Parts: sequence; C-alpha cells; structure tokens
Amino acid sequence: MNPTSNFTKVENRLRGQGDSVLRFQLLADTFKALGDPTRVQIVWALTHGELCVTDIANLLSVSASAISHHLRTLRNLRLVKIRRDHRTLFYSLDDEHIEHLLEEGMEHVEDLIL
Amino acid sequence: MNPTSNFTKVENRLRGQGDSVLRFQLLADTFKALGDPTRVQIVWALTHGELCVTDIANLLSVSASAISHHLRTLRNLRLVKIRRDHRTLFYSLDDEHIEHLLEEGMEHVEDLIL
DNA sequence: TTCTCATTTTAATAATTACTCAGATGAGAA
DNA sequence: TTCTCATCTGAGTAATTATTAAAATGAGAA
Repeated sequence: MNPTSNFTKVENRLRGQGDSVLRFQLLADTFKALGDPTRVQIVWALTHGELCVTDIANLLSVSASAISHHLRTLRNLRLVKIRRDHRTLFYSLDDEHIEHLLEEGMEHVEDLIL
Repeated sequence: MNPTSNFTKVENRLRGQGDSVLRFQLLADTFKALGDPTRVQIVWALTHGELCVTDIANLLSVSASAISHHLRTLRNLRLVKIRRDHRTLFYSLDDEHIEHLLEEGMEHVEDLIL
C-alpha cells in the first residue's frame, strides 16, 4: 500500500487513544439509539419536559408497548431517566448533551432540505 | 385518556411543525448513519482531513468493499463529499455540523464511562 | 492495445431490529 | 380481597442491515 497524505496523521491519533474501541462502540450505540423516527421523536418531545408513557404513546400515535420498548433502549444508554409519581413513570432527558445533539442534527437536516 | 401536565404543550408544538414527519425521518436517518462503529470511525478519521478509500480501509482494518458501502450511506445523507484526484477519490466531511455532532456525542460517552 | 490499481457494484447470507400481541407485574382504589 | 390502570416483559414475525465474495467499472501506465 501507498498511503496518502493524511494517513499517518490519523494513524498516530488512532494509536494514541487507549480504549478507543469501547468509546467508538458506545458512541455508535448512542447514535443508533437516536437513529429511529419514533425514538428521536420521543427524545424531541422530552426536550419540552417530562412525560409519562401513555402521553408519549398518544402524542406519537404509537402503542404504549412499543413506546415502552423504545424507552428501554433509550434508558440503557442513559439518554433518559425516570421519576416515579404514584402509579405513573415520568421520563425526562438524562443530561444536557442529548438536547444539543438533537439541535445540531436538526441544523444539518435543515441544510439538507433547503 | 387523562393527559399529564406537559402533554398539551408538546401537542401544540407538534401541530405547529409543518412537514415535521420528513424532518424527523431525515434526522433519524442521519443518526442511524452515524450509528455504526465502522461508520462513526470513518467520520472521526475524516475530521483530521480528507482520506481515500484504501487508506480508510487500512486504518480501520476493514475491507475496501465494506468501506465503500459505508461511504455510500454516508454520502446519501450528505455527511461526506468527494474530491477526485487522478484515480483516487478523496472523501471529506460535508459540513461543520458533522464534526460538532461527533464532539457532542463523545462528551455524552465520556460521561457514560466515568 | 493490455495491464494494473482504486473503487464500485451486485448478490447472498447472517445478524439485528421494530412492531405487535398476549400475558405479567405492581401499585392504588373500592 | 378484587378491580382498574400504567407499565413492562416475552415471544414471534417481518423488515432492515452489515459483511463478504466475486465481478465490473474506469482511469492511467506500459
């Protein structure tokens, strides 16, 4: 092989990262969790405040079971967290990075549409 | 149904969006494109500058064919663009939002690991 | 022309995934 | 206790997807 100009630069930074494999895997998992129309709408809805499962289901016209499944994958990656109030569970975004991710992604999409 | 506090707030904003379905679909597609360990590493490598297919393949120890497939999905969503130089194609990030997405995502991952 | 190289394409297979349905929790009200 | 309500779980299926291998471009060198 005959590497082009940027090859060694990137190669060195790849070696520099210690447990980069784990980080890239988690990063991909995070993006994959947002890579579904229903889930990204769940997250978008939660940027306006906490919501319970049935409300999300009614908002998006999806069964509560499906929403529950999606919330589990979101929770596994700590994108959302839970607060319990009597019988109902209120879901909300886990940290501020999630909202920023949506905003940045939306800006890219707006560029796509124009 | 008996909606909880934030329900109507989100419901009204959902109606407000005109072609929100298309936007959410494109947003999910964008995240899904980044939701693969190989692809997210390709994008990460490209934050350091343009690279050709064989260099990316050698960097990530993945076949050139697989890299080509991944680059196609990234290109379909305009996450990367192409520059041709003689026989080789140089890929680079299409706009600045892509790099910001990676950075924001990485910050979330760092919080996960700690 | 022929040969080589970089990249793409197509087809096939294996793995993953979203959704639905039915049943199971689990907490509070009657 | 029984009943209802909110949510979760598990299995099953259909659809999507990542990867590989092999063949096909397509441009430049000999």
